[in-house]
Amino acid sequence: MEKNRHSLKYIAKLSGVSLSSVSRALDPARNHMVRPELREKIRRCVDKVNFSVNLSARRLRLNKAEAITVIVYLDSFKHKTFSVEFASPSAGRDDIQCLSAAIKARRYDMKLEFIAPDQRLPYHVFDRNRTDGVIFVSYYGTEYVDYLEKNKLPNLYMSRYIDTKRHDVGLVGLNREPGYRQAIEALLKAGHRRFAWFSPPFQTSLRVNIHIINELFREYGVFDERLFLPTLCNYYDVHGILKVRRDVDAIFCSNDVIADWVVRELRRNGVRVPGDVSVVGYDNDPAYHGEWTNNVATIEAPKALMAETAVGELLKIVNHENAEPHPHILLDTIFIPGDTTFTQAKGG
Amino acid sequence: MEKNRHSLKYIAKLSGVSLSSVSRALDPARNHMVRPELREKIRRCVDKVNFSVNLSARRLRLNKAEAITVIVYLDSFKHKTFSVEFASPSAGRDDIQCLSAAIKARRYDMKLEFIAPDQRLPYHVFDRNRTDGVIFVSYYGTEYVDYLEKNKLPNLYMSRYIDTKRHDVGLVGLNREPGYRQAIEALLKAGHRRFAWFSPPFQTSLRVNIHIINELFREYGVFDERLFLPTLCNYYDVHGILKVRRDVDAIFCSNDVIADWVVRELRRNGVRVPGDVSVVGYDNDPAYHGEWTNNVATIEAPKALMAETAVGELLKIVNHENAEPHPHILLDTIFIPGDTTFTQAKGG
DNA sequence: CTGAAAGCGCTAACAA
DNA sequence: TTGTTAGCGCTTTCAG
Repeated sequence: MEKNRHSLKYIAKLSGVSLSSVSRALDPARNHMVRPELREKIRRCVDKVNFSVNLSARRLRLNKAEAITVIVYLDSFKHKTFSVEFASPSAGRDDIQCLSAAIKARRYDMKLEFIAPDQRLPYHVFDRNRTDGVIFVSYYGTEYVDYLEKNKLPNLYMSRYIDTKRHDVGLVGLNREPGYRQAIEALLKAGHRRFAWFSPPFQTSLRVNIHIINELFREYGVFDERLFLPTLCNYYDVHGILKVRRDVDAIFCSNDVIADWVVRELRRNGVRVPGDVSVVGYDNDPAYHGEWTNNVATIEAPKALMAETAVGELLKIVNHENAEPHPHILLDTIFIPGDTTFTQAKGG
Repeated sequence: MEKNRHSLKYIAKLSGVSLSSVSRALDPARNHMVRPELREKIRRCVDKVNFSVNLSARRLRLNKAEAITVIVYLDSFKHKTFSVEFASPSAGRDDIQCLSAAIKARRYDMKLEFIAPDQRLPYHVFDRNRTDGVIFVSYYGTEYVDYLEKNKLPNLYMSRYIDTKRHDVGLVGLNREPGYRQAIEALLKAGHRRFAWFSPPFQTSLRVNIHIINELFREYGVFDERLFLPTLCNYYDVHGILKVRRDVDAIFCSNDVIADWVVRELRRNGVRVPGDVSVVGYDNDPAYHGEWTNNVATIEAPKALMAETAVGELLKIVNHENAEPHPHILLDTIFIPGDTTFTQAKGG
């Protein structure tokens, strides 16, 4: 008797109703079928014994895994042209964390798979009774897609850096332009005229940002070839550039890490930030915001929203609520003013 | 018919044996009960249709979740005395990845829970039918332990930084001394005599290393108060110290990030590494080893082994194979020579 | 060593 | 709106 505390049957007995009423009362999708008073009574019994449904039984019955597989690509940070001091300290955990939260909110499990550049996943990972769908994170390869499509396993790519033009796969990506546009307009309004761009040399992930900034700078008439510098390989390059250049009043950096270095270097050289120069980063990296940080202004990539969107879209496909098996969704970036610009938030 | 491809029943029919023989043949723990030829026949059918057992059904039947909950503490990197440039680029993902691999190897699921400093987890996370045990990662609090013990949910702390003296909880930790000892002996053998220690100021996680190094330096007669510097707050401190000090021939750093900075600063100042000075880090951080890196010598914390040990010990408790509900296991660190010392590997 | 059958806890179809 | 019941796929007796 006591061993069966944790079952619908036990709760049913406890509250004097039938097993199925309890089942209905506990499922948000079906609890409207139960009279409110009854629901309340059941709820009390459930709380009393701290009951929660047996997911294995539920999933067996529903023939659903209620699990989403998240495949994380193990980028090794080891690029000739990208020193580790420019790598975000939150990189790699942020996405996992946001996806974990989004998946949990849907009452699904997250199955995490890490995959190294040269490694192949075993196919049982994609077994229909182990997972309902797959989200690829910061991964650009398509070697699994054919298999997934053949087995009708819903899948989606989610990345802040993926090429937004690709339509061969489902995609939740980022439209970087709005945030940059807001930032440029805000800085112009604040009187800035000499705009610089700092980033490491071309990389897949950066090409898009560089391209966008290039076009926007030209559109707003602030492009200056001498100040457009996608050449920073490491800290010493930042140091060198800032020692030399004085003819700048607004610096855009390709991420918050670089922006923070720039701010610190400028201040050490007696340049006031934002008094003399404004600095804007990219990513809204938690490590550079809040107490004991420089609170750099930044362009936010809405990571939590991206994760929620990716999970939502995937589950739409899973539950056949979606006509479009390959959604193509781009979320807008937003300019987040910080303590390194004089500008005001422009809403959004 | 075709819809039931993926069941023991189907495989049984396919291979002309009974359902239970298939069940036995597929479970490594029970397949000795099946005649080898039969096993082989079954295996072929299984492979042909890419069958894998329905875990929900298995788990329902076994009344086990076959899941381990991993609770990751969200340390925010935001300490007055610890700049982000000293944070490991792999931090936070390494442990998750190793645990994921170790758990997967046991055919369990990993349930990941992130927990912020001020946040409390809902108790259904610890429900017996959702998880078989809990591993706390880099977490020192004990607010859940009472609840877990009361509900007889096996749990364990795993951390490279946890106080190895605490016996109030199960623990898989690190015995840092062996690696340091190996390193010191190797450097002494190579003729070094003036040993320095570089680290950020006292933090819980560093106190132990500082203490150990202090004692070992004294034991080996290489302690010099002027070279013992647990005062590095950021890159500029490294820069400043190295500009001034010339009377050093071996530098121990509290992690690989700092070691890498030290190596780069020394070389920029014309000091040869390891020619004039040897540098040793700590953590065997993948970001600082291999191609395009400085390949710093380091003290390895055996992360994969720690994860495997933690999972193994936890499952021993889960499966009642263990008399000791609170294991206390410390794994040895190992000195890994790199390109920043002249020493030889000492095996292990 | 192999097979038949019970039953884990749940949801949904059906009956009331 | 509520209750009864079949059966999801599996493991484990128990019988042969």
